[in-house]
Amino acid sequence: MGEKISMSDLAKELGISKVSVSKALSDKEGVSEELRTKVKELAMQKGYRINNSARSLKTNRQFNIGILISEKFILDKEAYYFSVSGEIIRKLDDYGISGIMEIINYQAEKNCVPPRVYNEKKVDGIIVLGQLRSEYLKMIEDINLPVVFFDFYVKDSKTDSIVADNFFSGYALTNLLIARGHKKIAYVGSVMATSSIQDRYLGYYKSLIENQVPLRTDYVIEDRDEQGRFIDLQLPTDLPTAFVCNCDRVAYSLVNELRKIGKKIPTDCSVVGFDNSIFSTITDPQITTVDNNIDKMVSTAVKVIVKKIANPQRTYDRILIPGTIIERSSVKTLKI
Amino acid sequence: MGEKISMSDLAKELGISKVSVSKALSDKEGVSEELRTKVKELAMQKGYRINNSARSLKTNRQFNIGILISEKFILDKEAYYFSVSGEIIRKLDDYGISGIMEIINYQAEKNCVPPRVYNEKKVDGIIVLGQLRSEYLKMIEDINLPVVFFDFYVKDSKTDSIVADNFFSGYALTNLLIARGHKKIAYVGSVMATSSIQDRYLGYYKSLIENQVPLRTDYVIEDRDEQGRFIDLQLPTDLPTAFVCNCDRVAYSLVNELRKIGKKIPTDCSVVGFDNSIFSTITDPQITTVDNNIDKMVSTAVKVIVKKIANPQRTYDRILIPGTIIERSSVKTLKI
DNA sequence: CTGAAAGCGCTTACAG
DNA sequence: CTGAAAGCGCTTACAG
Repeated sequence: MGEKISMSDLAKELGISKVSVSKALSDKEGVSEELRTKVKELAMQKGYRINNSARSLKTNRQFNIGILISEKFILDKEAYYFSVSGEIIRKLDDYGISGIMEIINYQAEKNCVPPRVYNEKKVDGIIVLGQLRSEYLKMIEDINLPVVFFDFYVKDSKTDSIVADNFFSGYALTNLLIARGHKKIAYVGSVMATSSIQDRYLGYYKSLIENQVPLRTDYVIEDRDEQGRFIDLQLPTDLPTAFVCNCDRVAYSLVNELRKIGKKIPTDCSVVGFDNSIFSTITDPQITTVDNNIDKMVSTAVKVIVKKIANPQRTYDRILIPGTIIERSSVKTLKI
Repeated sequence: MGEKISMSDLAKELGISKVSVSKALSDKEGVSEELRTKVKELAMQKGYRINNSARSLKTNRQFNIGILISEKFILDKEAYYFSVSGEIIRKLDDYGISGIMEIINYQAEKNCVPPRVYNEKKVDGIIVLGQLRSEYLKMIEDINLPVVFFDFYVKDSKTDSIVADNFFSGYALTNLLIARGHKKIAYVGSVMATSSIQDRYLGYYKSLIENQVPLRTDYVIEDRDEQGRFIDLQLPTDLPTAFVCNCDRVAYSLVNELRKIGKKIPTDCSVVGFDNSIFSTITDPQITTVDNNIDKMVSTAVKVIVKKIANPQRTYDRILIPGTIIERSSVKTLKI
């Protein structure tokens, strides 16, 4: 297994030209089906492997896609974007494409250093997993490569993005609390940190407006600092009966905080989150949350990047993927 | 940014040959330092990017490494090997190498289908993350590419592997329980499933022998089936006072099982695990476990594969990375 | 349907 | 130190 064998070698052995071998193997027209079969059989038998570099040099196609993740999103070993990138890689495989993951560290992000996959022309396109600094994103957009943003979008940008329908999910989730009789509802999340947090918040606010519940500033609770690192939660003195947390991880922290001050879930406080991540099931009781339909998001993102590589002009704008509320046992129905 | 610009273009602009440009940019000797600086400056200014395909075609070096993961290890969104591959990718970057992760699905593993990264000559070497079927591994070993096994090893194989010192850690962890007065100690894990589970078990057994505690067959509890999927745990009727679980995930399940039958941790039963994963900290009380020093394992694996690419003959055998016991609150001291 | 020729953008001896 | 020449293994017009 594994001796060096080229198209020329196959051609020589069959007494034909390497042009025919190339056409046969890449399923291009210009060879008889009979010859094609013969070539493919010999290739198989000899263990021929195409040289991707040689192919790329001619075609300018790498059959690789770059997956960019900011270091700040993978501080946890269980980081959400790790599994997302796994799903992306799996999906890309259906198209004969490999995924090259690249982690953008603080320095590179701050100094807008282009990723290696771009610097060395290793990829045909880029999927950006999660929001990075706007200067960095601007640099990425200036690159003459198809780019898709995943799980966030940027104002005024013409880059296509695939996002969960955070606004609507936030709205639906808050509606659920209100339908259960809650009025004193807080939102936990730093509204300026990411577009997801912000849109979930605005959905929450929409629900309040529609139900004529006034927005209280002390009921919007910061959960992270400017670097995106989680901070201690400051609970309002007038305790809400329900909390909409911008993610399950924070819902988990909140539940622990509430426990510390002797509150029971959902008896004293109801808590809901987003993401349907492990953090929503390891608490007792398990937390009502929103599943973002990652599978759908991933397959859409992959479809879009593949199409953009084939046709770089085409744009898709912002594609919204609807979420699904997963009801569990962290919400109490208040008698009205 | 991003117009096509080649070494020839740079050469023309400077009135020199592309040979000199190549030497200057790749830090090879054969150009004056003065010229080298001039070339590098122009390259920077023009936004020159090397064409990795062209370089590869000549040098047979891809500056890519394949990271292979079996589908069966990434069933969870929080799968351990996702973060490991993230760490590997990060480390490879220090050497100017990109990591191409490839997920081996059941079919491919069963039918021993070589990975795309090999079929298309995209990588200079391969790191296999976690044990696959022996037939598949045999196929991988037959490939004429440097290979490193990560987190497992294969009997009689000459492939280098990086493994946690599971045997010793299992021994040390069981010693700890015995030092705390325990004698009725069970092991939870399917001993035939992976080399890690087996070696941890044997360390456990060594400790029993040394302390003259008889091994009880009803105290060795299966935790997964032949496909590696977790199964329900069958607790022995004569309940042990302590359990050595082959991983934190199973320790977590066990704690839940014990709770269901009304047992308190550590009052009624002590539980210890391996891996220092999220599952060891989300339980209450937190579980005493072994940290495998993943960082050390990863940096070693990367160092080894890089060296093997430079010198394919050299072998490193099995490299053991010692673990560290993390004591938490899941072990009770019995009065003796 | 088949293939000779050119060329993608580098690097590597080799000669000066 | 510098560069002309050859060649890595493909694919793409183009001609027959």
